[in-house]
Amino acid sequence: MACEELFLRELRDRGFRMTPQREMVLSAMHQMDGLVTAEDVHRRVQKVSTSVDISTVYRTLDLLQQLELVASLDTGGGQRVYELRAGHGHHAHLVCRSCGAVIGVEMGQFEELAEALNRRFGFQIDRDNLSFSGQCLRCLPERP
Amino acid sequence: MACEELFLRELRDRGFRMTPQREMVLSAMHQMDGLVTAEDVHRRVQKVSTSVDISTVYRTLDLLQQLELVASLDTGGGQRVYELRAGHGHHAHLVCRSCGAVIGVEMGQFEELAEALNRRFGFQIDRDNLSFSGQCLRCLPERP
DNA sequence: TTGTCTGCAAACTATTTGCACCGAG
DNA sequence: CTCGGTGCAAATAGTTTGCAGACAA
Repeated sequence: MACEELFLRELRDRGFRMTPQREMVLSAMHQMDGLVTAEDVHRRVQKVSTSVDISTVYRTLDLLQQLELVASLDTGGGQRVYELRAGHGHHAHLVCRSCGAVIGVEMGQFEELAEALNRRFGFQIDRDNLSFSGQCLRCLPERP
Repeated sequence: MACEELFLRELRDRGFRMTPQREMVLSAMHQMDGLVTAEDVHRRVQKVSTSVDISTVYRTLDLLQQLELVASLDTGGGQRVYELRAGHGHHAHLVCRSCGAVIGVEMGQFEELAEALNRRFGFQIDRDNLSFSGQCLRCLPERP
């Protein structure tokens, strides 16, 4: 899997080491492929090795973020969610405040906005961490 | 002050009571007028009455949010910030992930985007809770 | 009087950290 | 062999909650 090789190379390049735990975390992310919490990852990893600690999962997810293999997102529910960045490019998230659903949206829609904010305020939006709170179709109050 | 009267009326209408603590919290918000943490409010309130507890401040800020007199925003630093909504209309926040600075931006810029997301995904952005993570001018790495 | 509100203290919860041992390179 | 990584346990920190007494209406 290209992603694992990339991981290994990036690790080596920066003087980090490859360990079974790190492989397991990356593998778990692949198996679940979507938005997951650290606890989700931990549970999945424990199916393979019960002794892996949640703190190791947190440390590894941090590492994967530094290597830009994983992005994370604060959904406001106090619990951060992580997402594999393999393949798919930048995209924003629409987070429903009622049901917690998350809709992924291609960044194209926001490029113009991002540039306008940059021009006017010198502010550079994080394209990897762009999210909007609101309500999805199902949770919107009925229109009379 | 119009805001206090509004507060009192809304409270009564919904069966809540006016208390010195609630007055003090609202007053503190006015005195500081900007983005403040629960602890900021607490400190300010304690200048008037040392015995007021931080849990009361949290409860009151929640209440003020329900009554739409106050909006809150998660800056990602683990600490929520609150803002008086008196007067100023909807606006978005640009949150610098490096220095924590917050820039307020009029919503006008986002109306088009908000409508596009609504049309395409049926998603209704929270106009009171719109924030973007990124980096401000001062924190951007120098361009070579 | 009545039932809401408060202060206090303790609980919560996601995440982080210190440390001694383990094991990848 | 070395020193980065790990599991364990404990600490953190912001926020929330249970409860008995205080007080607004």
